[in-house]
Amino acid sequence: MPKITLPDGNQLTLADGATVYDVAAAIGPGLARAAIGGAITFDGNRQLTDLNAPLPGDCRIELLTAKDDNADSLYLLRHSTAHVMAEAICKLYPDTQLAYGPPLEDGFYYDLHTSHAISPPDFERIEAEMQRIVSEDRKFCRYEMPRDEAMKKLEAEGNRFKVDNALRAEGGTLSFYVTGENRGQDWEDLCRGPHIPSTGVIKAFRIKQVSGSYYRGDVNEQQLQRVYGTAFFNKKALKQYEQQLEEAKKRDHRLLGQQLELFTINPDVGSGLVLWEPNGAIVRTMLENYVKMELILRGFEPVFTPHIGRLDLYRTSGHYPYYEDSQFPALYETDRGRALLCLRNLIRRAEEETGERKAEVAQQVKVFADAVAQAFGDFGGGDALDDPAKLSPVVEECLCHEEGYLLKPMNCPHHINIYAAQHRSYRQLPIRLAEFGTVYRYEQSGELGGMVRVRGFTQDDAHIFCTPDQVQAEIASCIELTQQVLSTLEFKDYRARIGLRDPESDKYIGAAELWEQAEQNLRDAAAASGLSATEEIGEAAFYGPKIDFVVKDCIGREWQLGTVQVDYNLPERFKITYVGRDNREHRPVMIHRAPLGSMERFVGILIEHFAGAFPLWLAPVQVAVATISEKSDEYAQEVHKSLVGAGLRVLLDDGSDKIGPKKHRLRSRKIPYILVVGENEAADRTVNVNDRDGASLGTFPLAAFIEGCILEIQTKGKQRHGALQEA
RNA sequence: GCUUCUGUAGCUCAGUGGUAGAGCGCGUCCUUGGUAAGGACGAGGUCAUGGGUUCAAGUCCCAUCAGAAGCUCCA
Repeated sequence: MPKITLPDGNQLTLADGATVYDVAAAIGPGLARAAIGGAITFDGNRQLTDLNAPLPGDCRIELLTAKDDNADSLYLLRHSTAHVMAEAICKLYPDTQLAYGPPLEDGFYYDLHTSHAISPPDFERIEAEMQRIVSEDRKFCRYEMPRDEAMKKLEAEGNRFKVDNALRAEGGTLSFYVTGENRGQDWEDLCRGPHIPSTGVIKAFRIKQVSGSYYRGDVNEQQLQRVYGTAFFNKKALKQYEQQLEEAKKRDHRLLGQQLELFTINPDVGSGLVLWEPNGAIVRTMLENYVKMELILRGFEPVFTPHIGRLDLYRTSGHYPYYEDSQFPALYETDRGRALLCLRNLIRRAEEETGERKAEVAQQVKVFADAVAQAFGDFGGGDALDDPAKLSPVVEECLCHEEGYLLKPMNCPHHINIYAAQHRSYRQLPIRLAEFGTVYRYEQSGELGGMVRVRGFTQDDAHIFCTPDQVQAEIASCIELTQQVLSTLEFKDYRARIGLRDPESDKYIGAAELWEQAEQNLRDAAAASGLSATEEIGEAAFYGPKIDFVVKDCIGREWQLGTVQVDYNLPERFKITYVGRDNREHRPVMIHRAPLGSMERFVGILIEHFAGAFPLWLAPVQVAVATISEKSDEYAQEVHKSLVGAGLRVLLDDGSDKIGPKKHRLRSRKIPYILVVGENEAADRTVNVNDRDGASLGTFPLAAFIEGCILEIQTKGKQRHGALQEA
């Protein structure tokens, strides 16, 4: 006789074999009709279950009903809708093989393989088929099978994805869900559940998009089609969701960047290379000035370094070997170096090719290698010339000795050399070197996007060189700075992530003990700062763990902005030292940090954050003066001159439009204050102040308005002139 | 890089194999005005680029470049 505890603390005792439904029925017939599933907490584990799932014993139960504001209910609904969509697609495209279809935060997807390339015009057909299944109001029926029997069944069906899924599933039995009561006839899917009671519960759904995805996230695996959709318990909620998406898109920094003339990207210059227009440049300059001031207050020293560096520098740091493919190609100094690089690339192609092509390219390698040896001197190819696989290490080895330059992908090696330029004593530490350093990375073409993922960007970078004792305090100070900057810019909705190394992976350099030390440094500093952060394996940099500050863009994608990274490895690689109190040489610890991350990404996110309506201190144009008619031109020019004289960024609109359209246009440029100036204002030496939302803030003496602006700018919006405050 | 989609005036977008379109913006002139759009006229195009099919291509096919969504990657 299971004893049930409800969320309100009330308890029920039901007969053995009772289900979640029986709990609902025991409470009332209304709830019994409305319930679609349950969340059972048993043995300390909370689990969502089907409505007809038997109770495991004494437990706590939350009943789930068809409500669009309950994440668990939506989870069930969307998981089930994924099944309905899968059935529809299987019917329309009979060679479909399903792989994996989970619910998401705002919908669901199903990964599948079919010979038909599903594209948006197909959505309507699929949705119509789904609607048919929903109208039939078929029950979701679960059945279980012993593992052996189930595996045989799946293997007979010939879907390797489902066989894979089953192999990874735990437990002695596997469960299937039939969409309908006629097992063997109605459509079914291997699934651990749970589901809603029947398809009729789905009141609103939409297929959103389709795209490619690699099976199990592996680039070398088969590429599947991923169909995204969403579902709700009523049509209104779906409509509201779609309207929200539309609204969010209006905040997109690519759209606003163009409308507000903040930045542009032109393929003639290069994709992923941002051209800052004057308006964007003002926002960036103001941000940089602000951060520079904060850095000086915290004991950072500005430095400058060039945009390129010797290849050897990046061989030492490890960046060149690790990230060669995502860097702009190295600038080898000699023809021999360039030739060897071509040869190396040709060898790689030969290794990738298959079949007849492979032999063909191997022959080209041989001819080319011969030519290189004759033209630029023997490189030791010898009898390896016939076999690309044997030639490969020889050429790689030769290339390692060829010198050249690299567009810098990171600032740290340059800063390390500034540190190393002097003999350092422990008395000088910490040394904090800061630079708005521009770096170049050849990001994959499919990754590029607006300002947030680009190939050339400027980091608000700094490197702290300190003793092991100082590490924690320095990290804490970096966290504090990042939080301070985010708070000044009114970011409240961000999360922190501690990125740890993945012990399984071989991409990380250095000794495990140093990694553990560094990871512990970060945890301790985060704890001391009161920063709540999630730990994520595999998110570390190759040289050290880090804390990243992550925010979402207008369509919910997460982007890393600020970062704090602890690094015991690069000091080791560059063999930098300081003399300790004991008069011996010691290895300093490095902290890499950037509170904004990159100016490009940060400003991109900032545009979306403010929807282009920047606070006064950042706004490209802070005040617009608009005349009623030519009669007040002279006074308007006086006003303009006074504002400019007070250091404000001002635009004078004395065009021939009427004040209505004039104001409309200035508002659409998101200028914080629009001053309307006519004959009345000229007579009183006042300005009529309007904000960019269209509200009239009243008429003020010019001097009072200027004073208010200056206060607002100096305090970065924390304080405003009393009269302007009301808005 | 991969899958799918997209590329027409400064911007947003129509365009059925048969002479290149609209709205907004821009320019000139008229209108001298009070808070979301006064009027007239005008300028703007190698239909992303390069091939192909066709009597004929913005439209169909291929390639390249660029953009979008997702996957993968992100020092």
